[in-house]
Amino acid sequence: MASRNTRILEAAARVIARRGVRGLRVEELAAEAGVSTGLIYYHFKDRTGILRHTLEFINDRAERYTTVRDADAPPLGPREELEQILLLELQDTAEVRENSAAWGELRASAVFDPALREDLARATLVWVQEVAALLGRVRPMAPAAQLAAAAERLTALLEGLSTRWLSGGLGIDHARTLMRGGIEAELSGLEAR
Amino acid sequence: MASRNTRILEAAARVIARRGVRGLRVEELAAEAGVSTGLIYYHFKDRTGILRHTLEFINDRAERYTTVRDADAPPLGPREELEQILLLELQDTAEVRENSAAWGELRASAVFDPALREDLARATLVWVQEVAALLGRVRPMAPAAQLAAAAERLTALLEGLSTRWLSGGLGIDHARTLMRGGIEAELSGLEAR
DNA sequence: GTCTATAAACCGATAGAC
DNA sequence: GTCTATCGGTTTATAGAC
Repeated sequence: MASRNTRILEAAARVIARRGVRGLRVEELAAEAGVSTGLIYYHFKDRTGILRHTLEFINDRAERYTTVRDADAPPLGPREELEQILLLELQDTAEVRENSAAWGELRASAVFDPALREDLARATLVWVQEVAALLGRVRPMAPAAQLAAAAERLTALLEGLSTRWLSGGLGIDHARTLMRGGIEAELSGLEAR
Repeated sequence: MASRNTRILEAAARVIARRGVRGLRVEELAAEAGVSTGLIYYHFKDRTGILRHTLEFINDRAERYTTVRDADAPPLGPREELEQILLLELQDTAEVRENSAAWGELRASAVFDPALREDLARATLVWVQEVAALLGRVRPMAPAAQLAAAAERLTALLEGLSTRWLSGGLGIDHARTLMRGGIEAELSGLEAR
């Protein structure tokens, strides 16, 4: 779709990852995208519109890099798929870092900006349900309510670890180890006895 | 100490909880405190000074409400103490909400402001060690490294849940239920078999 | 659709009276 | 110590040409 539009959104993700939602200046975004401020307002109406569309954009992008896999790779078991999907957000590559930083910022900004909450809630719901479904494949006997709760915790844990990683309080390897341990603990809690 | 000063800091905590660090406007703070902007600059030099003193103020306050307990209350078992300390940050009272919001803001701001990281890392370390010690009293046979990891996860989970709660994605009761379940899952993972 | 130019609002900070 | 009044820089947002 509108490739100029996409160019601005990619630039917005970079600027947010660098300066935060709080630090995003429309003029800096314009420079980063190589367009004028006027064009940005033409496309996105106002500052909040920029933010909302960027949230949607990084969300789509995360879905993409979450699902892309080698065609000839061995099929993953549910446990491996679960680990992979949760660990994908904890990688020290430019794109993942951008997505994680932008996502964390949008989440933190939503605390003070109700306009962002609806989109955020919708995206979170999809994400939680996806994880709950995978958990259900690893623990088929577990009741749905417990699966949902474990999924909410694991995604919340991921956000917490991600923020600590990005704020320099946690090395990426340690963060990944902790995430794996969290999965194990939740599966342990869901175990039939 | 200067009671007028404290009055401004209390007002600042309220404004930050409502608008965030980035959304704090000196004029709004002045109105909230019932003083003039000039007086605020007289006391705190500049906007950064306001922020620094407010964060210090909030931190002291959090320590207080974390440790104060009834003198004649029945002594808590380690498990109860663990739950209590982790659930204290998930309460819908003005003071806790203010503190949690400010803490989340501080954490989120540190992603883009290295100057904040040192204080944050120190405070986090104390917090994690406290939780690890409590976990050790519930599971005396668990190795120290596993206790430390579980403590890091539980505190990260708390931050994740807290942010979701404050951003409207999670009711406070549900957040508390999830936190309790997280404690249970971690204890389950630490169980001797 | 895109740009340039600029209006309008906002906000941090200071001066000076009391 | 405290207030009123205001300046000057910054930033969002719009008008109008192309």
